[in-house]
Amino acid sequence: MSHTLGIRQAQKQKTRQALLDAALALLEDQSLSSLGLREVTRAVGVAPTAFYRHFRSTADLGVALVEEALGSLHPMIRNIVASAGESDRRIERAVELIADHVERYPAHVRFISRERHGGVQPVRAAIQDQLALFGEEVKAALAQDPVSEGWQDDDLRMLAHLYVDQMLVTASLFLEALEGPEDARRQVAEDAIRRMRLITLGREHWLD
Amino acid sequence: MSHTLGIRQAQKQKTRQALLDAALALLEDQSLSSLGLREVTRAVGVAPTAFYRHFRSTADLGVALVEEALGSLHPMIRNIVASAGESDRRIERAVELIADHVERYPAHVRFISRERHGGVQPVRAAIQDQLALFGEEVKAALAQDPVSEGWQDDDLRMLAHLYVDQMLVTASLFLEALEGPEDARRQVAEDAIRRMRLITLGREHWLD
DNA sequence: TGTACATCAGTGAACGCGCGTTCACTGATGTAC
DNA sequence: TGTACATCAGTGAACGCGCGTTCACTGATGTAC
Repeated sequence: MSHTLGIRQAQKQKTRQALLDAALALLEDQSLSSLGLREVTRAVGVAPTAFYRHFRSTADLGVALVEEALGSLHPMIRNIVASAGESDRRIERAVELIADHVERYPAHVRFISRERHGGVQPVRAAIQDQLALFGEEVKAALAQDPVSEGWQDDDLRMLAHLYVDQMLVTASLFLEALEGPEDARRQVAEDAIRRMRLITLGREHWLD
Repeated sequence: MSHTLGIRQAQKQKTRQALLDAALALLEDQSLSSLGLREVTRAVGVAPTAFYRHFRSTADLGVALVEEALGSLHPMIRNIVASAGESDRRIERAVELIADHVERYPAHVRFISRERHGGVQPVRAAIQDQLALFGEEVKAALAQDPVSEGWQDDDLRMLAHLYVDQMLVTASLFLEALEGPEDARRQVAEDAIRRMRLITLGREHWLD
């Protein structure tokens, strides 16, 4: 008795995903705020009215994209946070993971970076909510670390947010360097590592 | 023989400024990517065609807004960079200056934060260019500081960019807290100070 | 397994509307003498 | 100072076009018996 969803529902899911994919592609060189419903359906090859079977509006579709994009980010954050080893090596590993993620999901990274401060309120709110969750998660992980012994809650929260922020900044810089020469990406990686090292140093001397 | 610009040119400047102001106001809840030319002229009370006497397109107007917005930021950066005194006091002063700037020019801050990664390429490029200049300036100032003795050029550049970035992040957080209670703004200020302290600590131990 | 009915994802025509852009214009301002 | 002509910021009508949304529909899929 396998639960294979039914032909109708499966097809519906497929169309919905096609709409999301098309929208994400169209958002490479515009903001969600100017994305048209007809534009999206045209790209997929369905009637404009089909859009309403899946989303109330492009803003609604945007919120769905937030879940998709930040959903793919979640496992990566867990990976980084859980990774063990000596400090410098951990930093290098984290930056590599970010670079890989940007290379695999450039459109997701662009979408989040663009709409984080974009013109569509519900989407902005959805992103902030997800990032706040990430922050909590990172903070909980930091609290486990012996380095954090004696830290105040506020200070841990600040550090966690700083890490999440750096991750997004770094991803955004990798994205800009994606089209350019390999050298540009190497520069971004080196700079990201430098930033992380400085933050780590500050962390180690916080309680001096 | 005072040079009073002539009635015609003065009036033209006035209309141009009115267009810029109206656009900035309209961009409170949308992205430049979806801003319409007719929308702007309607807000000012001139014919749609008058727009073309001043700008080729809304993207062109956007580039002009970048100059205006980051022009107002420039003196503030100089102030922060030039400010003297003991480290903790300097940080507090810098955060205050940022808070004041956001309170005085909220629309400018929103515009830059939104369009920095927004969907209009020429505007994005103009912002990156200006921020790169800010980075250079901060880097030059840092190089003067005795704390920077023995620092490599790459490391100075990294730190300068980190400072510029933190300034924008902090401004953006103040902006979000603008509508809320005073307590929210105080929290943002405290958090910003914490971040700056951590970065300063990292800076002091960079060469250990 | 077969039949009769219900559901519902996607269709296609139609709507009113605001968009960006063109064009020839007007009339106040500027300039030359 | 006055006159005759040039400039040019802003106008207003007109255009073709694509937009979001409504509506009644179709026909494949699902369900009950």
